[in-house]
Amino acid sequence: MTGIRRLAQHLDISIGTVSRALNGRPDVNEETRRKVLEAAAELGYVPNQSGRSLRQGTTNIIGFMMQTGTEITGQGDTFFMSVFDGVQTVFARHHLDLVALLCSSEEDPDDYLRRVVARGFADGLILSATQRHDPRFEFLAKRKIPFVTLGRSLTDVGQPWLDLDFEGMAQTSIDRLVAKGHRRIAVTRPHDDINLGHLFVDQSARALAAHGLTLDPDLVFNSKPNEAGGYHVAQQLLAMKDRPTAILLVNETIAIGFYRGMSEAGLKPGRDIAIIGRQSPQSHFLSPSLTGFTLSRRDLGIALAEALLATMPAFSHFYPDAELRKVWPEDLVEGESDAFSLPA
Amino acid sequence: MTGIRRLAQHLDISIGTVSRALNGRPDVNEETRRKVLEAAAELGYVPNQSGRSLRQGTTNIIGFMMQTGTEITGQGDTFFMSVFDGVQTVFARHHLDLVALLCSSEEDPDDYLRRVVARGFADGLILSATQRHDPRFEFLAKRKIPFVTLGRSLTDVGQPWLDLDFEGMAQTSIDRLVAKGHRRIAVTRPHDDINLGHLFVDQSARALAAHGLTLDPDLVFNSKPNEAGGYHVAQQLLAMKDRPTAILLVNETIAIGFYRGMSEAGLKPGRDIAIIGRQSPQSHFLSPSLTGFTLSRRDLGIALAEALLATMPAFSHFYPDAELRKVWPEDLVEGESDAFSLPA
DNA sequence: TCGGCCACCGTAAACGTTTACGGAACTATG
DNA sequence: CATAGTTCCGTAAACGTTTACGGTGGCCGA
Repeated sequence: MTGIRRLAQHLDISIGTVSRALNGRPDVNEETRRKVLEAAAELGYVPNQSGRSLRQGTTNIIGFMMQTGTEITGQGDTFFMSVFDGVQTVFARHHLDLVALLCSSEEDPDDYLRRVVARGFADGLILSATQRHDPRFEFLAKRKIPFVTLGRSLTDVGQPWLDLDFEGMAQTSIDRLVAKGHRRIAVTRPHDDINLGHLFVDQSARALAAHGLTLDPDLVFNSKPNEAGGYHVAQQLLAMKDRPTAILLVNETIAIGFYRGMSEAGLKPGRDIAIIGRQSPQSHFLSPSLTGFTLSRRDLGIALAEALLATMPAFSHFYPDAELRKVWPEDLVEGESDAFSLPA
Repeated sequence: MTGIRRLAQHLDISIGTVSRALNGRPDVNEETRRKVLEAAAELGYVPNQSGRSLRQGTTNIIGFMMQTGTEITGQGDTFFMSVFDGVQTVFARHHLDLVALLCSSEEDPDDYLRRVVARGFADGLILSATQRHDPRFEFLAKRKIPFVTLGRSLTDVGQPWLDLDFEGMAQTSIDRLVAKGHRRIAVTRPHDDINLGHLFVDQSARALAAHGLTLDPDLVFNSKPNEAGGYHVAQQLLAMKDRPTAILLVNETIAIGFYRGMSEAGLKPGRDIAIIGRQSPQSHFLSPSLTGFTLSRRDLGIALAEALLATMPAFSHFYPDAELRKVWPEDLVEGESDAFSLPA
């Protein structure tokens, strides 16, 4: 005798009543409910998830899909860990288990997702590293699996998304640098088809245009989002005969490599080249200090979780006015890396 | 009509036979098996995991438990991601799904594990951030849940473990520094009860003793395993009146903060203080280059997976001679951070 | 011809839940 | 008192698998 049946026998009650009592159904006497909960605690009863899943076709699991290769996510910093932390706190309130689905760099993300879905693994999904055109969106929409994405995409199936304000960052950065007299400004973008690269570069071009300037195609650098990528960009950039006077770094970690590349060439950020990047725990240990954008990763995670739950029928009533689509604001922390101005 | 029943009806065969055919049982005609597999592929049939789990009490999931707080795991680098990658490749061969269980920094790891186990979440577990005395071991052993740990512990319930060679690193480092004339050598250790700290510090003391030296308790620094921790250690160390001439850094990321702390004080690694640490993708961008230990994280992950499977009855025959307990060797990469020698 | 063995397959019972349905006891209403 | 309504509870059928068990037919040897 196991599980709920044992509990029922111990109480001399039917298993149906026990189940109703545990699940908070209204049609059970409060006195019996108390007894059931008490006995459950005493016997250490915990419902079998397989049985429950089988019956109601739901797993109580939410998956957060990330890529393990540093190539894509730039996990040289703790960005995703912090976001995950925020997501977790929300789901914990609803007894939903959050797991990280780490797609190996060797495996195709689409295939990986297909496997996960086929297994009926999760009730909902959080996707990151969204591409400009992302087949995963349509796949999930077709299967009617609730999901939310960290990052926009041209593919739009009506799902909620949250995203960093790459366009705002580009705009602010360009305005700031132009005001200091810079004319030749370089930008970086991820080496693959991650959507944020397009947003960032396109807006940079528009912002420059508003000042009567153009974005030189030679000054758009594809960079892997890690230290090595930044180092490589520095090498390319410093070898140019008509070197730019400023650069925007779209990712947290590449600044570290870029600094290294400059110092090896005897150059100093904020004196020889102006740099605007993104803050991270690591970047605090750069010298000269990095001028860069920052945001609360944990709050972002919380908002992600709420947006997802808002689209799941069983939970939507908890979050009637969750923000389903939001560009997350960023603050600029002024450092020394873009300190100098150019003579007029 | 859904699932296996639909498949059976489509083939005009009983569901029992279909199940046997799919699961590779011997008592089914090869011709019918072929037909079944064919039809399954055609109809896109994939077995329902809940049904299967309910019946055989197994989930086909392996959980890799990590802590999300940078406090413990020092996730400023990609160490765990790389290990995870290695683990994943092994499990994929057996159609086991690997998920990362990220315990929030707010939650007690023991409680978290209890929840995971109570839910019957996984068939096996991989534990990291093992403590000197780790209650999780006994808990899992009592429940007879197969697990393997990345890291030793004084708590020993017979489970397999793999670990980095902290004692070897301490020994090698001390010998190397003493040979260069250093007498006052500092060491770092995690700020909490992670076991590796004890292994590292104790062996450092023994190695020093072999040279007729003693480890000054004032030179043992507790450090959070991240950049800020390293920075803090530097501040403390540099403020001492009888400053050490060398230091061992047990973690990958703290070197970055330590370098920063030194440079702010106008000091240079490898000239004013000798440093031996651990290599990571980030540390390649330190200047002067870091002398440190390195290992193949991916291979470590592979070995972890094999050790776990070797203890699971259903898979053990695949890995008859897996290494169940192993101290993983590390290579020393010579850099400039411990370049100088002291006058005799 | 008959008994025994083997290869293959169908039947049905489990696994642990949830929940639709109906019934019993009680209360309120006329 | 009869009736309707309410509150609570028990019964049993699902959910989709796996697998023990038994049965059927064919083959072989005596």
